[in-house]
Amino acid sequence: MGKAKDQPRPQRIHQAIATKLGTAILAGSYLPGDSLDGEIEQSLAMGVSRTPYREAIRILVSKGLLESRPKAGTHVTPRHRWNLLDPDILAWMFMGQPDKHFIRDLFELRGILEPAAAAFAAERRSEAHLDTMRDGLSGMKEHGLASQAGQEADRQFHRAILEASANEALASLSSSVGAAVQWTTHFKQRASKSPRDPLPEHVAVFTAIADADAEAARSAMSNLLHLAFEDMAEALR
Amino acid sequence: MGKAKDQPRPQRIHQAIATKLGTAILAGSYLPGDSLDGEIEQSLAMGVSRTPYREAIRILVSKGLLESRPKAGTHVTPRHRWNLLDPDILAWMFMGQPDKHFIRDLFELRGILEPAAAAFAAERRSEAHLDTMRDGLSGMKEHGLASQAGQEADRQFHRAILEASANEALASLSSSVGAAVQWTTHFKQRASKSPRDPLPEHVAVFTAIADADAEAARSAMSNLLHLAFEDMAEALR
DNA sequence: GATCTTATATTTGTATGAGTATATCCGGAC
DNA sequence: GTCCGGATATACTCATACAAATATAAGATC
Repeated sequence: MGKAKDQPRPQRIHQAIATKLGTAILAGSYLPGDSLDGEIEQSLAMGVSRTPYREAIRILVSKGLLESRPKAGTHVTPRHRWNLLDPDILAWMFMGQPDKHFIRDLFELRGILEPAAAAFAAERRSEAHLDTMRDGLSGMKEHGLASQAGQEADRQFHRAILEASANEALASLSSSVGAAVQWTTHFKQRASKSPRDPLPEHVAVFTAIADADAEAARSAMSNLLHLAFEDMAEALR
Repeated sequence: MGKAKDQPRPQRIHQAIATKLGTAILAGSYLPGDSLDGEIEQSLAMGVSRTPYREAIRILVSKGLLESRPKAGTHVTPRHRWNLLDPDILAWMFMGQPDKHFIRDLFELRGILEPAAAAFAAERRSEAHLDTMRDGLSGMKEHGLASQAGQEADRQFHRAILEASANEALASLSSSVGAAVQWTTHFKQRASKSPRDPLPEHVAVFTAIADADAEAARSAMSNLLHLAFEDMAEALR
């Protein structure tokens, strides 16, 4: 058990095309209102049959990126209809050059959600949640934030807090928050060779939650985010 | 212009099936881990071809409800992987008997998001946003919250605030918040014949935003939500 | 001349059947 | 008991044909 079996499952065609088109749209290669040409041409151009191409289109439609009607064709929808917090969409965004404004927005959202989540977590967390947080912290300490493993541990810590808030609506935002966390460390690493160690703030949050002190947890998390934002700020402007 | 042409576009088969299966899953007719039987049987049983059935499955997979692999079949995923804030999923939930716990969670999320959004809106709103809010308020006053039109006006008011926060990540949660608003009034109407008029609180929020007073907007919104929660509370337990 | 109605052409949507690829399952070898 | 390998069920892809719907343009009506 615990064997990290990362067999890279062969990507299905429909998934591959959805990813390809999704990243292109989010990168701005297609603008809202633009029209993709017909299924037959597109699928032929990509060397696949219409079946998986159409399935890819359905995926993008279901995430609000496209709309398609007979005779009218398939068009990119206005940006305000995109499900920007959908996990796939965030992942696709992360593949390209992310939009600075949106990262700021996402970070602002973190600033709203996570302190509140930490407060709830302090009141509602179980022992299992605390264990997961501990695992995350030790992972961060062991691997450091320069490594993949360390960043994953960081996300695990934040995810555990959202789950410990015992609120499904909050918890389902964990992947969105995770994406924000990822970008944060990304920019932080890029901005400085020897970035400040963020472990102390994280430990402070954990301690407050373990002590079941809601207000302490809230302000500790606010502090963590404030520091993280400062680390990231210069890269963002 | 302004002609409300609501030609009810004929529902496509794939969309109909996605809705059917989606509502069934959210209603608990299929439990996590359950396996749908094969494409051929299912599509035959529904009297449609495999093409739209498969497209429906793709939609549900893209929202995290299902996963499918050759030989293994198509299974309902564990609930924590569902994109619960996806607009379609919320709509599907609303079609059945909503889960009381989740409504509480959603309302709690509103309590976190909307005061913060109101504060941002007070600092960043444009004249156009204020106009939209005014429209919403007058719509609520004119039609009352018992009518469809009045409830739509209510949602419009709250949506305008999220949009005025000038934060795309927040704005993309407007449909989720809208669903919570909808449920709120739903339960409130059900609980009492002559429910309290919520207009004063709404006006107070609007005034604070129009005055560009962020802290006043935040507390006015908190107050609004507190009152709304009280109205709804008994129906929820 | 403007507006409603009617064709028509284009594009997506659905049907069907064959064939491929992949993961699970099971049996056998070590 | 563990590991390897083939049989098998299942989703996945392909190809083609047909149906439905709708934007556009042509025509009829006022």
